Amino acid sequence: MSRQSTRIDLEKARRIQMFIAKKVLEEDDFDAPIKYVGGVDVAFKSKYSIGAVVVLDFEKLNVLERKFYVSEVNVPYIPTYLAFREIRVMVGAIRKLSIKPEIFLVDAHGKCHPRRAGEATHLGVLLNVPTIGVAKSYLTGRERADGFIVDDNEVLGYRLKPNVYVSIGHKVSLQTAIEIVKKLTVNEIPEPTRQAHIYAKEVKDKLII
DNA sequence: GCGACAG
DNA sequence: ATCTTGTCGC
Repeated sequence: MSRQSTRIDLEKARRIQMFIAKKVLEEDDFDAPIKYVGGVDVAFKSKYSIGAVVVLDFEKLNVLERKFYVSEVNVPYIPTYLAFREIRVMVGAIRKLSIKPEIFLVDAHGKCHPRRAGEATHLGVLLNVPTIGVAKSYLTGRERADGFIVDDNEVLGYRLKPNVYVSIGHKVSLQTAIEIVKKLTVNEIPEPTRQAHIYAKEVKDKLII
């Protein structure tokens, strides 16, 4: 017997996200000054997902280490439940790192999520590491004239550029997260996630399936 | 019921 | 995200 997708229990997944959201620490809790920063992304090829993580020197922005982890995926993409499809390979790749970054930038929203538990937050709470969500498009909330994304009188994130949405993941304040992302930006997309994306595609293209 | 919807 | 050819521009 075969199945293309294992449908997840959305009710259960929603409860997990609500639990994750309660665990989030919205204050800076990492060693400063930051020396190493991680970037995380995921690519797909046929029925496999490739988690990729890179570690950059926070000041020089050069890549110091790169790791990947491949796994079969059966979970479909369902808006607001992205983490249940991608987080496994993200964790797999991060566990292979020898350098431990003070903080990670994740290619997805964090708190800027209907239940305040986007993938960046999910990953941070799960691994108990500081994370920042860096998404490339809109998911939820209303954009104020000053660029902040709000919902129910709560600030969820900030639109730094047309295609760069910043929100906290875990163990960092939004203000600090924005400062960090700005400092890591030389191109349109901040270096950590940009490099992670490049590496994910590199691995994907070399992958023989 | 309708529209919106990260990667 | 992935599938894809040619095409525009620095």
